Amino acid sequence: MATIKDVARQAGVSIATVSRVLNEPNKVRERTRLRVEQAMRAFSFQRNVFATALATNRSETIGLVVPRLTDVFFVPMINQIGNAVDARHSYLIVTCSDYAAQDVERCVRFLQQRRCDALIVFPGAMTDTQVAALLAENPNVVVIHRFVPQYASRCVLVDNRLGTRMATRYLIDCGHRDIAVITGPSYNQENAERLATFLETMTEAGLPVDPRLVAQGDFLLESGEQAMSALLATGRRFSAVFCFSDRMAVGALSYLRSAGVSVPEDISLMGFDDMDYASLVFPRLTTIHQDIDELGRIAAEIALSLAGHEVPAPAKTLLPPRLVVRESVLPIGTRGGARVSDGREAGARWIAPASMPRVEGSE
Amino acid sequence: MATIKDVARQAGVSIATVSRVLNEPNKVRERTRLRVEQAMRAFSFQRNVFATALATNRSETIGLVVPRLTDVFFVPMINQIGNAVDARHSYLIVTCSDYAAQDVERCVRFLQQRRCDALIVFPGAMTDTQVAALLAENPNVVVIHRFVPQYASRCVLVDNRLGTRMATRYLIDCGHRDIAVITGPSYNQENAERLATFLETMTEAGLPVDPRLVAQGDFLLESGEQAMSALLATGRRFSAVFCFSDRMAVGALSYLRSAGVSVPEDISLMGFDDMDYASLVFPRLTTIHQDIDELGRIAAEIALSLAGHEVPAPAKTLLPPRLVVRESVLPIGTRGGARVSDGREAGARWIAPASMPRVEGSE
DNA sequence: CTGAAAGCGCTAACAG
DNA sequence: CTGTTAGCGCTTTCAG
Repeated sequence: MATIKDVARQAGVSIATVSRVLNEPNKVRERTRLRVEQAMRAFSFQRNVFATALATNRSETIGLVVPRLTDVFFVPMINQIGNAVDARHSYLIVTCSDYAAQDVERCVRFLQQRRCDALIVFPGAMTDTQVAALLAENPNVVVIHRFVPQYASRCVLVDNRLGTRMATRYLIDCGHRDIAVITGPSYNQENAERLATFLETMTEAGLPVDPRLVAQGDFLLESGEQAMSALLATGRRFSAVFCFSDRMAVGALSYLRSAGVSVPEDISLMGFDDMDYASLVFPRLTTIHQDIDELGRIAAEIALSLAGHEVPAPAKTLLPPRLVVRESVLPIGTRGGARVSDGREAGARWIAPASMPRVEGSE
Repeated sequence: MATIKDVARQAGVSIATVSRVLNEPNKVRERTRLRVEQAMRAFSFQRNVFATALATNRSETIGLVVPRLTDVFFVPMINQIGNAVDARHSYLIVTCSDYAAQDVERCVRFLQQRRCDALIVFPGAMTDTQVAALLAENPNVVVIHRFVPQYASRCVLVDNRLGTRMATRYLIDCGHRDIAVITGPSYNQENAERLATFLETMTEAGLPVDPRLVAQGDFLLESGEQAMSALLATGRRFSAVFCFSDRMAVGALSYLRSAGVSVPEDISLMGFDDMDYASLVFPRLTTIHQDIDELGRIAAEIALSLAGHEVPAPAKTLLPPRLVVRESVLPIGTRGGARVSDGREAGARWIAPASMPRVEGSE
């Protein structure tokens, strides 16, 4: 592969001149520039990025850490960040870390080692304290889906509490009083916020939550099936289930279908996230929409500005969620026939069958 | 950030020795090695990858080119490749190219510029000739989902023709005779193969295909809705539709639902790909499974061996597809009532409604 | 087993 | 406007 030396010789100039036409072409006389460019073409010259990075100690690269690549949740975000970075002629390196704090930290190290100009990290299971430390030690890091007051300008997230409140209120406003919930994993901070806000909102409405109606999942589809099975097994009646992720809602839906319980006639189902497939399943999922694209765009802008690019400051870093009403939640008493749930036979009817059918193809 | 110079001074050795403990630790006396390692820890030394790459002209990096990041089709593959590359202590850089040949080529250039040790590329809309040229010019490239005889060992793909044949035969064996098809975009080579094989298989079975029953889509969901609408609008009767992608099948399904046509009772639907959501929709999709994970794994192995790693040679690079029978295809005559399609009223009944409802949330 | 020294390809003062 | 030159941090002979 040709180097600037070859090009310089060919064009009859010094390597400094070649470097100039590469970096500040207007500082070189047009005639020589043309000559150099022609020589470059002749050799189909490609600048060695490692040499450049070594000399400048910059890489024109933004690093991204996500815990899971197969998660449909991250994909649109990655895409959005990629576009934004691309538009500034920078490059994106994506690493996939898993959820544990040390895995995330390993990825951060890896990216810093590659001299990324800035990093965007999704902190997985890191505690708030760990995230704060991360932000303190790495001034070029922006964090997604977590809020650390001291570094507010480097945190971008959607308003998790507000979203939870909207969903809960909607269920209550639809007349539901016995609302079950399928949560995410306990180590997850967002999940903790959601659960707290859910309980809070219920309490405000004078609706105490029966502990039997709180089932834990891990945000993934299969855990939704299992949790729903557990919920039915308690025998405690409920008319609606609030799932803290669409994936778990789909799992729950699948379980209910196999158990002969119809949604939303027998049980209403509320999701969270508004993934692509929320509108593909039947019935289509009523859920909380999070503007993941916007999230990615804003995170990328902050990162690019940290990297020294001239980028307009983002208007806000706390995005509003949106309630998307589709078909999986029904106001209570709306169902066609006489079988408006009175809760008596419910416990008996919703016993889980002995063998729980699995949905194939799920993660 | 500390350099080997700092470490060397601290440990009282030369930089060459430090370099050795980094690369061939067994060639240095244990005592000095220990001293050096301690110095490294003291500075929390991180080797500068750019300097290394510049000196060695290797990057320990595998590059990947996919046309679209948001496509659920590529995600598991990326993940799989990432794991394989990781296991060999190499790194993966993913670029997203779009489908046009020149976009793919731009990405290849980008990655070669980063001195990737090997590349895995999904050639999008490139012609077979272009792919052949790509393979000829870049001996470190492996290609996914395309076959070039001269470079067979660098092509990994699932048997597209066989998959198509299996799907078509299954529909025929179920008694369907009037089978419509929703194809992918015409520039796509795989699509061309599928269409040819479909027609071939039909002809072999003595079932001529009415041109009105061939509708073109682009593999994405919305095109499935549109194509299905077009199909119904022809007035030509058919009992089954073979969609060349699951996404289009889901789109078709959604359209049929809104048009009051039930699947599979009125029309059977066959997909292709077996995406995650094939088993999430209702009815669950009967489709052709492609082992994308395996595809990714094998591609990664070939790439790694091209990159000079010791990797077991993959057993085969042409993977077998698998027919997954679920619920969206029904043997003809199986439906409950008397309304076994006789084709008379069909044309009238399946007229598309004036306003075509859209599925939200799709790309 | 260890050190000296010459690069790898490019950038960035500094002179001219 | 252009050329000279000294690095950037690491690898890799070649001596010792």
